Amino acid sequence: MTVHRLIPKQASPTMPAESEQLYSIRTLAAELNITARAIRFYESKGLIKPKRIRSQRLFTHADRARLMLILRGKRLGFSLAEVSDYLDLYDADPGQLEQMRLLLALVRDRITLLEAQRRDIDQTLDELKTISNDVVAALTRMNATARVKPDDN
Amino acid sequence: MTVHRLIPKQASPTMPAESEQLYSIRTLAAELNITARAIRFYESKGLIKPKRIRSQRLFTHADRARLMLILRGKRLGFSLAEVSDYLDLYDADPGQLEQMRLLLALVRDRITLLEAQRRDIDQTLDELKTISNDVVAALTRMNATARVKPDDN
DNA sequence: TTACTAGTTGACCCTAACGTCAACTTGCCT
DNA sequence: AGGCAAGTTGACGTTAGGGTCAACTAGTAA
Repeated sequence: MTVHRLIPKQASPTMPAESEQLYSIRTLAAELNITARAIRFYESKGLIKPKRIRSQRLFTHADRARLMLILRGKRLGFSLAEVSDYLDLYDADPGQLEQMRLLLALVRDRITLLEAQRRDIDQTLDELKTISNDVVAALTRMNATARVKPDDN
Repeated sequence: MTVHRLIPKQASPTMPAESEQLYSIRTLAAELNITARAIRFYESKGLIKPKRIRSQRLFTHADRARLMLILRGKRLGFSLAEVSDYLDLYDADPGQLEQMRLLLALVRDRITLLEAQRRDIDQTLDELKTISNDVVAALTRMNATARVKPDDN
């Protein structure tokens, strides 16, 4: 159906230019380096809710941004369920007082967790750089025929 | 069999005190907050190779340290296979030149990867702290009966 | 009209990382 | 001798996160 033909790419005069860009599933998948299947899977899990036009998904900027958050969450080792909770933090309804308190607690938990993870990373980086330095030292000590560059770690 | 009875806890006069501490599988599991099953699983995957005494596993300091590396790797979102590669970096034989070059490349890749992950985390932390601040602001604005502490993020 | 290209929903398949028995051995305690 | 606690292997189950068809629909191009 080639969605981008049905939907004009240029801005309509009545809408702000920002909300114009719509993506087909393949396009978006390609842009984000994932498969269409993955996107459908995330939708089936309720992580995104793209618009439909006659059964076909249409992705907006917001959907794209949300997907990027999902992918970052995954890169950080979170499960989709955790990412889902995380996304809820973003669009929590600021209506109820109790809900806000809960939200705050969740956000703070998550912050604590990520800070711990950051420490893990820093520690690992230190170790790896030590190894790297040792290896470089060993290599130069071998003063082999081909040279290694002992520049950056 | 209660291993810690078979093996005396106090230092033998012939051995350095460092290598004395031996752990049974349950003990170690409890200490590391994982299950014995997990440890056996890691062994089955070749990530650790504890000594055996009549079919029973005995874990040394080194095994324990290795396990901690495994767990940290997992916390950082690496698969066991990746962690396995990672562990190889630690005890790579510094004999062959080509092996060393390879090792160096691997280490550098891993460093690049972790630095990217660190940036992901920092960005996420920024966002979460923004949310946190917004929520705190909203809560104080509501000047509810119960007070929230807008101290740390 | 025919053919092609994108898209859709199921259904089933697959790997990783363990959990959960089950059946069996072994040392320790009484 | 009997029983418990802790260990072992092996088999099977489970959940997450998709991959891989299969069968079908709907525009579009020739």
